[in-house]
Amino acid sequence: MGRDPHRVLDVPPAPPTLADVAAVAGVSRQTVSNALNNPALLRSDTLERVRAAIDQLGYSPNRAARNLRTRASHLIGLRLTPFAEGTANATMDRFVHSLVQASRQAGYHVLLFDGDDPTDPASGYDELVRSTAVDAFVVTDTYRGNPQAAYLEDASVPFVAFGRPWTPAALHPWVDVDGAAGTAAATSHLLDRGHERIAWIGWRKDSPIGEDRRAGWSRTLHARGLPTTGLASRVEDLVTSGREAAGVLLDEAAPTAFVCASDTLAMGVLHQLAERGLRPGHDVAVVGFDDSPVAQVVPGGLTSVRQPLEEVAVQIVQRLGKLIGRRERFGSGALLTPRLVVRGSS
Amino acid sequence: MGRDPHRVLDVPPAPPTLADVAAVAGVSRQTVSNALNNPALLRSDTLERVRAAIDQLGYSPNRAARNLRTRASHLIGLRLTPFAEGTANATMDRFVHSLVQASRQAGYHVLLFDGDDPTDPASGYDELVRSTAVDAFVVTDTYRGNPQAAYLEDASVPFVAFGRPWTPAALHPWVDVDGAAGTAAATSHLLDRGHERIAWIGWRKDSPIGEDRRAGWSRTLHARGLPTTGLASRVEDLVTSGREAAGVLLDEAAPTAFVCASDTLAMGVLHQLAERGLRPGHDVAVVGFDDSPVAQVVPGGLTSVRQPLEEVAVQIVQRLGKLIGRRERFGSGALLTPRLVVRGSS
DNA sequence: ATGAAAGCGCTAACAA
DNA sequence: TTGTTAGCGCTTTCAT
Repeated sequence: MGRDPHRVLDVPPAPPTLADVAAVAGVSRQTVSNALNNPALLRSDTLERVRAAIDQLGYSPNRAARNLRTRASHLIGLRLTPFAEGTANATMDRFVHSLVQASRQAGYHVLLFDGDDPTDPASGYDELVRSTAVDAFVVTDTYRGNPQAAYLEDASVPFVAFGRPWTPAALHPWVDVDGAAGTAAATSHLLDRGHERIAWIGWRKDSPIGEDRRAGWSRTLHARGLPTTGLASRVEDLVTSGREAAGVLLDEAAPTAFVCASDTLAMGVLHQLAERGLRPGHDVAVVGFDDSPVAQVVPGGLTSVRQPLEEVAVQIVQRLGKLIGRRERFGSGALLTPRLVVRGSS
Repeated sequence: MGRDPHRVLDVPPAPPTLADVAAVAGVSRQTVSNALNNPALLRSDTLERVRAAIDQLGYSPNRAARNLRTRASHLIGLRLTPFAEGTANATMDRFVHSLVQASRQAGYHVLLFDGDDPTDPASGYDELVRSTAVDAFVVTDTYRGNPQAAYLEDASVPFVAFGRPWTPAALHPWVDVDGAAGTAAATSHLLDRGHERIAWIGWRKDSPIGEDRRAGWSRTLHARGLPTTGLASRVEDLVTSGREAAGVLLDEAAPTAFVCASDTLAMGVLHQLAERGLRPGHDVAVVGFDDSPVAQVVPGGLTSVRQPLEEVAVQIVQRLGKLIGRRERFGSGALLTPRLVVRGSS
């Protein structure tokens, strides 16, 4: 099996410590520490010797000890939002991937958690903060006017929001995607294709994200002197809601195209079209939002607005670095522009 | 703003320590420690006093210190597999959610990482092991005959695999889903619907998972004395591959139904049917695997085999607990049964 | 440029 | 039942 014979006793070998390395290199523990954290301080031949010893022993500094001493964990906390079945469900997965990657490059790992009590903003965060388990958080659902951000700001816990602040008074750093620019691009694209009656299916008014995305649609139509009245619908983010809304709009306003606040709603429109024997992209155009796997693999393809989540993650980690390193209390915002991915539905 | 006036100087308050609690409760530090870890040792009134002090100060034990002392991190490492665009992409996201939840209930958090070098099995794992950053790993892609598991077993690092061992000699604990049972259920379902020529679209022969799933299909057909010859295809896990395979099979073998190794391939079949004006569920039946969001929201709905990922996570965490707590080197396996979710495509 | 001493906050072992 | 002592492995003074 190629198993190291020294391990046959099932006693997991204690990993080498700084002292072990020091002994091998013939220097003091402190010099090894400096070789790791302040290599400039060492004479080059000493540094060389220490590095050889480190390689030879396969030494990595013990995290717990380093964390205790430096009061930092090099961990970034991310609370998972509940998994929603029956939706296109796109953003979180891609974002998590992007964040893990961006974090690694900055020397951080991502600690995932969830709240046992979703109604309590502090749930989950609380214990991690008090036990100094993470250096900072990424908060992803600020758009709900959510109390997490308020709680964290109040507790002086470093965090960066994915999403614009819910109130002008909030001063934390944030990164967000310009939803209005996305739906504006979608609407322009449809106008270019010759559509003039373009409907909107979005979320209820209490969703700032929904209102942002809707604004791009209405703004673009108004700029061309085209009507929006009677062409908009606000519903829950469910396939059936999108389906029903599309049905009502088709009956009452005869749109030739739909722009939707999510791929989930857009799939609802596709359902409605299928029921009526209308062909997406030929009889009626449809654009979704998020470029979910669903949009990518549905027959014909669903045109969709794709958020630059990789870039979002990079910018978030940048801000995290400033917050943690220089102990800055406040930070800047960044609004990134999404991109329209055109497929068969338009 | 409701901000605590004591914090206006921007000096984040140092969290209370064991000593602080001890002082407030009028006991020694050790007694506080016992109140936390061995409450049975304390007289009930002392315990009461200590708990009151803990609540009053909002104390949580410092993780780094506890980790250093106990040589445990209460962290479970999970390496993210690269995000595959253009596929149904279902399992990982749901599994991560389930694992986070199951872990929390066992007092663990999930640390996410990715390898900077995907070709190196140790990449990412290596440093986490040596720095004792995690107590154990969950390895998710053992089916590739993957070297991670071999590396970890060789290094005596505790881990549980989601997936059966790649070799009989492997003795690590594992949890897996009985893919053959899933495709057998799918095939039986199609037989019940009156289909007799049922085709298979799966992965290349070097994928044990693919072969497992394929076995359920062929076994079920053979049991009914029905043919499989010329009805099977092995391709890449891509929508276009599924589409092409379905085209060839329809032309050459005239199946009335398809069972697929993934929702991605099943979507490919739906593409092919759409191109030919065939209606899924009426003219030709299709069953996918994974019950991805795509299967749930595609117009008409895609019948699919759903893995019990919540249960997988629970069982994995159970085994993790044994491994970590009692330092057992080896563990048991568990094979869970998936469930067929019937939708419009069949 | 290198080394010695101290201590981060906690818990295991032992003493009282 | 409670308190005392020691030390986990590291980095931050400070001295050399």
